[in-house]
Amino acid sequence: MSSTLLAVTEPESRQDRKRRTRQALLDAALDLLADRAMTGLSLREVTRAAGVVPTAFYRHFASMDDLGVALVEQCMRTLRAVLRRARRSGAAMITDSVAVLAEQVRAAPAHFRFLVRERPGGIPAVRAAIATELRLLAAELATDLGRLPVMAEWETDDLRMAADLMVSAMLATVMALVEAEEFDEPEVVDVAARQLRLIALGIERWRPETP
Amino acid sequence: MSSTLLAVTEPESRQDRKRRTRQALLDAALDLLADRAMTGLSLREVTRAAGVVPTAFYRHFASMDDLGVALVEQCMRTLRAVLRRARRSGAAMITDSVAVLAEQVRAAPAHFRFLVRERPGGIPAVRAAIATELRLLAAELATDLGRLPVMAEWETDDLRMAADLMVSAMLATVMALVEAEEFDEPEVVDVAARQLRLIALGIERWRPETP
DNA sequence: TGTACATCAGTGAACGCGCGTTCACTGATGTAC
DNA sequence: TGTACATCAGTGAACGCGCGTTCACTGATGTAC
Repeated sequence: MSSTLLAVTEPESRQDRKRRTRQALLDAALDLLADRAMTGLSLREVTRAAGVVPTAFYRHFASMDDLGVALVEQCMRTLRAVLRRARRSGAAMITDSVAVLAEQVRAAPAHFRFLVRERPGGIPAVRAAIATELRLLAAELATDLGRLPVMAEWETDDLRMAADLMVSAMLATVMALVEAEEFDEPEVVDVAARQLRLIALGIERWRPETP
Repeated sequence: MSSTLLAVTEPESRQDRKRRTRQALLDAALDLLADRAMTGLSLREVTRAAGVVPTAFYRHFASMDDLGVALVEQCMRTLRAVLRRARRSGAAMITDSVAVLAEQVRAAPAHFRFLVRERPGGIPAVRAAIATELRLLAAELATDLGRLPVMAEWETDDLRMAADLMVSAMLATVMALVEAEEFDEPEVVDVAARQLRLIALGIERWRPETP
């Protein structure tokens, strides 16, 4: 509601409009990627779905690859939110962490599907962007793990190794969740939680190898 | 060498020729997939690379999707060879298992790249075929694990869970190996071996949860 | 506040290209007698 | 063994289509005075 009596719509600046169109292109692309990989997506399809003319695309992105990299940033923000939320709810609670993950995947499946599908996908720039982001995520997780009492004495190297394993397991779970029918989601969540528990048991017993 | 004195080349049956062309199409496709995903591969490119006219394609496959499914079978044969070889060299030796994996990936990188790239990829039929094959592979591995003394008393369900985790870790390793430059392959192998060791420690400690 | 000019997000026509698929065909291989 | 016919892997021309990208443009928004 505006503070004036007259229902005057706020004038939208040119910059605002441009931002909206850009987002419409990103949203349209993500929508179309529900059943396709980026390689099979055409510039014209995206602009058609976004409601602009093909040439307008170039006002926002240099190429489809460029749009792909922008999508990586957007989707990684969603994935990082999982870690942040899980951390806040207490990282020790494995069941809760997996529940948070499942909940976020359910809330924005397109974001997660994009990441797992394009991670090994056919577009080098997108693949590289996702790899970089996941490396950062794993490094962050390694730092978190190092703060746990049980891992306080671990070598940086081993923290990283454990974090990588957990990220691999998480991504496999995301893939399963994204493909899963609604009714077998609980099974996927249960398996993922037991896998994390198995890893946690391994961590408790871990002693660095003597060289 | 022929047993006759004259160097008569064996006449090739029509069936043999057909089989050769079919294999040429599969090989050409796999070659082109070095830097592309299946979605971005055209029928005409494949026939061009295989040295036949586009329409000849239809003598062998109903569609590119169909060729994709055939590639899954071929590449999975290579992956199953890893398990068979690792089993033969003694499954308990984690370091050996990872070495076998790395060796096979080095020997036929295109096969492994295809599997990890198309597993979450954009072609439903191919995705489904890979999912089915990997499910079989994990089931087989679960059976193997159940024969180990340390896991003899495990529930089927937990065996499956552990096998799934190991397959996830293996596929993540394959992805890393396929992307890795030659000089950092040892690092990837080392990390993978430590991850398996971590999982093995977890297995030793595992007790089924009380419901 | 009013005017003149600059900017620039989005338009619409046009281009050349590679695509998947159709069709009627060729000619070597295979089979029946 | 020889002949007549059937099969069928691979050919080559043709089609209509959607593609990415170019270009000159329009007209609303923004800026300078």
